[in-house]
Amino acid sequence: MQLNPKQLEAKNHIDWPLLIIAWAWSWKTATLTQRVQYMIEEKWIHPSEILAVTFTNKAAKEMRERIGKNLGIEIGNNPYRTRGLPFIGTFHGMGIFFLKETMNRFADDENLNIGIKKDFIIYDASDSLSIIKWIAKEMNMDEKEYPSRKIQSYISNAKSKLYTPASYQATVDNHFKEVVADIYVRYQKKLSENNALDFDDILVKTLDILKHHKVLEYYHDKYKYIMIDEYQDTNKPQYEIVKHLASKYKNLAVVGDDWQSIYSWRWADMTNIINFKKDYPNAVVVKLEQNYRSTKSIIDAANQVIKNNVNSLKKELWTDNEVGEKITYIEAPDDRSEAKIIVDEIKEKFEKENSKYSDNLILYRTNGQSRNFEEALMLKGIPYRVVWSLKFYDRKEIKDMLAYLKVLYNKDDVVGFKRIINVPSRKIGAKSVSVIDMMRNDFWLDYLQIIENIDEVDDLRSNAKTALKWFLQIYLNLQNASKTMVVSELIWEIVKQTDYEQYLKDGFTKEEMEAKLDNIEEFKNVASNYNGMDPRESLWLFLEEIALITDLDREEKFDDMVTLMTIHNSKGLEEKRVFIAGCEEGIFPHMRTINNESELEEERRLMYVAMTRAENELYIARARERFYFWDYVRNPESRFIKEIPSEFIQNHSYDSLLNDNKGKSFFDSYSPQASMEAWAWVRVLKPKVNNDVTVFNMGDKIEHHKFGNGIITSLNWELAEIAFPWVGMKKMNIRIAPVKKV
DNA sequence: TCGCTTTGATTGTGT
DNA sequence: ATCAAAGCGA
Repeated sequence: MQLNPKQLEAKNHIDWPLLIIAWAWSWKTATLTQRVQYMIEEKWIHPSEILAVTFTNKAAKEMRERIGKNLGIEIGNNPYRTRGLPFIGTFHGMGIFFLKETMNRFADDENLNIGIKKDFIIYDASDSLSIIKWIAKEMNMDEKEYPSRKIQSYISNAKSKLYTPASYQATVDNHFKEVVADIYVRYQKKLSENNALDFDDILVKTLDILKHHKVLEYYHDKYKYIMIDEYQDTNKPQYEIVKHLASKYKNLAVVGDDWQSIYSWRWADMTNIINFKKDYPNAVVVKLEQNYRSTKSIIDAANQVIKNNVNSLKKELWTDNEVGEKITYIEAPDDRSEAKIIVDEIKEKFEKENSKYSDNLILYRTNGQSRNFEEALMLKGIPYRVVWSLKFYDRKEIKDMLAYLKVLYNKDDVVGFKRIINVPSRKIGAKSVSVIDMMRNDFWLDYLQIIENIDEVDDLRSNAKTALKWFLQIYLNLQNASKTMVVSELIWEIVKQTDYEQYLKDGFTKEEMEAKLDNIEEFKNVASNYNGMDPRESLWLFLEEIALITDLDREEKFDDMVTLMTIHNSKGLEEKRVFIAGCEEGIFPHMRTINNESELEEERRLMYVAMTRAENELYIARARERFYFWDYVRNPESRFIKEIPSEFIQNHSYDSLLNDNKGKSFFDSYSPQASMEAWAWVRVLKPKVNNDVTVFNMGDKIEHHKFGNGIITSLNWELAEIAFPWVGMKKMNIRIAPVKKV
């Protein structure tokens, strides 16, 4: 495509710090891609001298493919080592690559103590949580008083602010932080004993190696041209990494838009982009402020919403495009009809306007909202795909396989050992594990060494020892296999050696078992990307992919399908028709943000991102009532809807459905109880049971699922007073209460 | 001491 | 609904 003057300026500006403010749909990606191509083809810069960092793997992959296509290069299965292509990856992918490379290249330099061995593995959030729970147990801590998740988040925050365990001490100003500081020390010790890095460590350690003069010098000369995308979402370690890498040549181009900063909860700091001019006073600033994608209505409405944010630079996205349709507002009676209305609309457009299914993007705030849509789409036989972030790798069978792979790659991975030592069950219980743990602490041996010498241990009975030897044999067999088999074959070998199929058969229903086997099969398919490599390298690359890439890159069955994802996932995407579902207080903005002004502003930026994903047609939907948290809630309309001036909005004509709900219903008569604290929305109980009231009489014995047995002491049609021996008198509506006669 | 049953928490976004 | 931790029996 032809670039406009601003885009040309961004493209042709190479040898100088450059800040590109690229607003939604300003053809940012095209500009960046052409910029790289221009550097290579016209400026004769060698591709290997260019380093491009993106925020997600999806974006990295897309850019690799686009640039590869433009340059006529086939992309191999190791994305970082494609000849003739720049390094294009995420900060985390780059960090791991640098760390491994540095450990090889500077192996002899004893000044360089990274505190980790070459075969390190990456711990995901749940692994790191396991470690914190492990520590908490050792310290006899009360989970209620010191929730491990909260501790995890504090530690992660500390790392993102570049506090070491030692320097964190100085920031302690309350008891909880004092405890965190203590755990932080132990946590880092365990990580290094397990030869593992968590996500934050990847960045922190990368920065650490760049502080070594020799290493920095090496990377300075290796990557002379640096490009950082989504710069508004960088955190402190990332910011420092960039600063170090660019400090010599300063051929640094950063791209971003503070309005699209939606990751502050991961400690992204958008002042990094706002202060770029201060960091690099001679930087050139290019603003790509023309939107080429959306209609005027959509742009103007999005501008109106984002204007409600106080903490933002005043600016306005504009477009030359036509005014277009108004935004359609769907007010559904409940969450299932919200999905049904949207799916009906998709179907209707498909049939009447010859629109493709793939023109539709359904966005929501939380992953849990996808279910209704999936059901409605399935019911209509419409092909769809859900872009999930975690779901697949969170499954038990996948985690089990992954744990086996991790301990095979890294025998120091105690978290992995603990997970698999008794899966499938080998009658190795908590006692055996704790004995091994003790031995490990006392004698500085690893798990395998202890099990190998288990006969020397007096504290265990002989059947426990037999079980451990059995496990050892399986491990050794697999370890042998891992020397010759690539990772996909190794997965099958694990299933075989552990008799995992039998384990699934015994412990689960037939359907569950088959689903789990299917998942393992799919897992193996992903692994088969690394067939034909050196076995150990294939194992590592697969582990790295699993650790960093969240969504499964699976073969799609259909070409034409509807896409569903969270708004966070949609950044950088576009579609002709976009539906933003669940626009209710408590959902979007999310309940956890409502009492915090800056978090609320981030939610609003999220709304801005969601709205600007749409090209021609934008739908905003809410449900009056929703099944959420395993209960029914009624949330008020999202404030973001109110912030869109009414001239931009047309109502969707589903009045008949709405009228159904307007008659006097249970909900209108029930007095809703406003909840306390942050639960600032209205919550109403909906009958899950519907008892026949006439069967109950005064004096009847009843059973309540929570309160146990009781006696009805008064009864006025539906309203009963019931005496429970343990909890006393309760008033309840006997029609909807979970009670039955006994 | 292990394994099954009950209880209690869990879901906000994701590298 | 689902899963991990705690509770309890063989």
